[in-house]
Amino acid sequence: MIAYDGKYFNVKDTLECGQIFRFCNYRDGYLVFSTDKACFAYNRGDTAYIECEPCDEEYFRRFFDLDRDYSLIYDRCKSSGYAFVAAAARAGKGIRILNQDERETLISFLISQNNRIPRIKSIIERTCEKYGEVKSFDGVEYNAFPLVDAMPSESDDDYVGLGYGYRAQFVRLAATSLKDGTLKLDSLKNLDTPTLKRRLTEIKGVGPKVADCTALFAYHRTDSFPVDTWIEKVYREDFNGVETNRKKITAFLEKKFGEDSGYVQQYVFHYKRNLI
DNA sequence: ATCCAGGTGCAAA
DNA sequence: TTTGCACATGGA
Repeated sequence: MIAYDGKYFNVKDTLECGQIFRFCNYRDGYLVFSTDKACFAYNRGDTAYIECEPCDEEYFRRFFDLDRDYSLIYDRCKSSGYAFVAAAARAGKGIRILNQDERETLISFLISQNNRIPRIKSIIERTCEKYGEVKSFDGVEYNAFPLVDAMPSESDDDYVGLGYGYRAQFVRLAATSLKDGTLKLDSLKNLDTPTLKRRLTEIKGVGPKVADCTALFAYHRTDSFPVDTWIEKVYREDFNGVETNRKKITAFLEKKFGEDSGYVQQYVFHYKRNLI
C-alpha cells in the first residue's frame, strides 16, 4: 500500500477531471485501471492511499506522478494573474496529471473526438470487454485494455459494432500500424514536444487536440494546452479572448502558461465543467 | 425534433 | 494557409 500526503492529491478530482476514462466507484474510493493493471485509490483524512499488487506499486507511483511537488505548480497558478485560473486551481488543488500508457491514451483520445465523455467511457469499456484479457483485483473481475495483437486490424466493422461510428477507421488503422511496428509510440518519448506532436499528428484521426492530449497525458508534456470546446469557452468567457481559430488560441495559452500549460488546462477544464 | 459532443480529413478558396 | 462541411452515434 502507498500512503501519500493528500494536500495535493485528491483521487476523485484527479480521476474525474477528464484525463482518464477507465475507473469506477468502489468502497468509498475508486478502482483505477491502466493497461492490464488495477489499483484501489482513495482519500482518508489528510492522506491518499493506493492499494495494488506489490509488484505494481512502482507503476502506480509513476502513474499518479507521486515524485512531483505540486505545491509549486499550484502556487504559480494562484499568482498567474487570471482570477479564473486561481479559482480553478483552488477548487482542483488535488488534481495531478497522470502518466498514462501511450497506446491506451492515443486510442482513448482518438475515440474522444466529437464525442461525449460518458459515451467515450462506454466505447472503451466495450472494447476492453470484447478484446481485453479477463483479470481480477481484490476479487473483482475486470478487463485489461486489449493487447496490441488483440486489437482488430482487418475490418472497420469490428469497431463500428462497438459504437465507434466514423472513428472506426482511425482506430483500426492505428491498430494496424501498432501491430506491424510502423508506429512505435515508445520511440517518441525522447523527442521534443513540437516534434512529438508533429509525429503524432501524422497518425490519421490525430489532429492538434488529440496530439496535445496524448502528449500531455501519456508523455507528460505539460507545455501543451489541449483546446477543446470547454477551453474555448473559458478562453472566450473568462480570458476575454477574441480569437476563434483553435491554433491561435492554443498558441496564446501555451505561450502564456509555458511549462504549466497542462496543469492549468486540467484545473480549468474541470472547474468550468463543474460550474454548470 | 434538432442540436451537439474533450475534432479531424478533405476539398476549395 | 485558412475555411466550410461531412462524419456515426446517442442523449438532451
